[in-house]
Amino acid sequence: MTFADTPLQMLLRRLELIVDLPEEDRQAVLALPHRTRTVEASTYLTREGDVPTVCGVLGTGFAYRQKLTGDGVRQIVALHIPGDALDMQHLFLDMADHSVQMLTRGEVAFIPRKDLQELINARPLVRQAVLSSILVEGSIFREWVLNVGRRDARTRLAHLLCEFASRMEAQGLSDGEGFELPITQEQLADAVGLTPVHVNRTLKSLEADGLITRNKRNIVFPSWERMRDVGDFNPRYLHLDRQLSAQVG
Amino acid sequence: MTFADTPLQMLLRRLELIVDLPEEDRQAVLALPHRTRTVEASTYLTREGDVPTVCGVLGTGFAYRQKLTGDGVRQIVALHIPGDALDMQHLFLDMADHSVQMLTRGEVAFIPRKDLQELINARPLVRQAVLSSILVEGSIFREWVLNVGRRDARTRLAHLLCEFASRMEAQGLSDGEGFELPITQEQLADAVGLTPVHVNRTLKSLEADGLITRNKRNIVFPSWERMRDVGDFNPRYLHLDRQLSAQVG
DNA sequence: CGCGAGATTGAAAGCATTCAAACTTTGTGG
DNA sequence: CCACAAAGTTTGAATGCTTTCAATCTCGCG
Repeated sequence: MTFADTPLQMLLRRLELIVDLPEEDRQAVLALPHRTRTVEASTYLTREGDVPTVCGVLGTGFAYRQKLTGDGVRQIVALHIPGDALDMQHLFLDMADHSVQMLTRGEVAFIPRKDLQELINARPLVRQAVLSSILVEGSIFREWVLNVGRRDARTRLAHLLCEFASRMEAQGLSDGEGFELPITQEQLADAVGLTPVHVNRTLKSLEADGLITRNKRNIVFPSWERMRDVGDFNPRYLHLDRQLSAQVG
Repeated sequence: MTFADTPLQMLLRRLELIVDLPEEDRQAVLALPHRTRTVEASTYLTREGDVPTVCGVLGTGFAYRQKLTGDGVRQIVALHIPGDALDMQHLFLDMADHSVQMLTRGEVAFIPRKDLQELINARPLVRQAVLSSILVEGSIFREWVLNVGRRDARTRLAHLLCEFASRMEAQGLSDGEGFELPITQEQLADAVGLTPVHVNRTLKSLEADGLITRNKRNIVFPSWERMRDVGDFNPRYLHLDRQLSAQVG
């Protein structure tokens, strides 16, 4: 289905979830200079301290962003799915404040930052779409602060799973029959601010309660409603509904 | 000193920390339609679920953003100081995903969102400055995820204090002799994801170790270096250095 | 078949929370 | 200007969620 699309097509699809673009803008997005590469799992796309020159767009596969404390403890601060722009924050900031790394093998299109800047300068609707997606990402960060700061382990994990499922579905990457979470329990632990051991126990507990079914890295929610409740999940912060009024001001 | 400035002047000062603006752009920022109000402590500027029509800019006083879990537990996700724009995320998102509330009494300029949109559409340099400040805010959120997710109580609190002090200083609101943190310990707890009781104990411990001096809500760091170390604080994520290369692409 | 990464489990320890109560400061009205 | 109420701070003791440490198990792969 979607896997035949190029990264730029995936990006375009994402932008059009936000704003309807006229044909001319669509073409301009697809015409962005770029080179596409297949990168292996755990490849670094950006390292903290780098001076960014390109913005990556994920066509297939998964990636994450991470930060480290001074003594090397890791916190994953974002998970990325196909269609996500990986470096919008580097559009106008001159030093990477965190690292971006591939979770799985995948295809990434690298767009020179200058070309992306020019595109959003030249095309107001594309700009609005890109800006909106940056703002949505900010909203997701805020929810993560809440998740990590104020929810217990079970709720926290369930919330992360709900968010992942919702985003996959919104991007058309889920058949509604569950999804694959291609992540180790250790990485999952780093994403929710827990230890791998406790993530393991919590996952088993969710499974024992019939809230999730696991098969390898594949997760199924027998009842989305129950998961939503257990995970205290309200998708509002994902802003998945179209931003209609924004288009008229 | 700075307290004679209007909110728009404070905003302009902030933007010019990021990008040098030509006189024309400066005038355009100052000419933004707005109304300025003095609002009392704990006044809501935005409530989660609101449809935003204005963007607030803090001229004096302090504010914060908060989210609630389903059972009403609060997490403060951002602290705002004079000069901060409070609602940039509402520029293109049509429903508030969190609340914004005054921490102290203060002056706020409310700018119709439409006028702000027009300004950034019309003026590339202002746009770059606003966009950069949005991206910096995103960077701060990531650091908060790390802070709340991976640092113990003492480090976490010290980190928050360091961040606050740094931002105040960058905006020219600190004399280098310490600063006022006009926040209750309960609010502080909600900002770092701890309980008020534990915040109290941790603060006392920092004080006992000579890392901070407290007098009412006034905080002094006897040694900035020691605080920086204890708080695992590296200001890189604040992107306080000028974004020079961004200006040339 | 054996290695190695990742998952799982058990037991002990610890950091932070919870519950309660006392104390201090601030603001207000008499 | 003092008294009182309300808000905020401080302290103690018990509890508990999560971590830590260690060991075992499982599965994909060379």
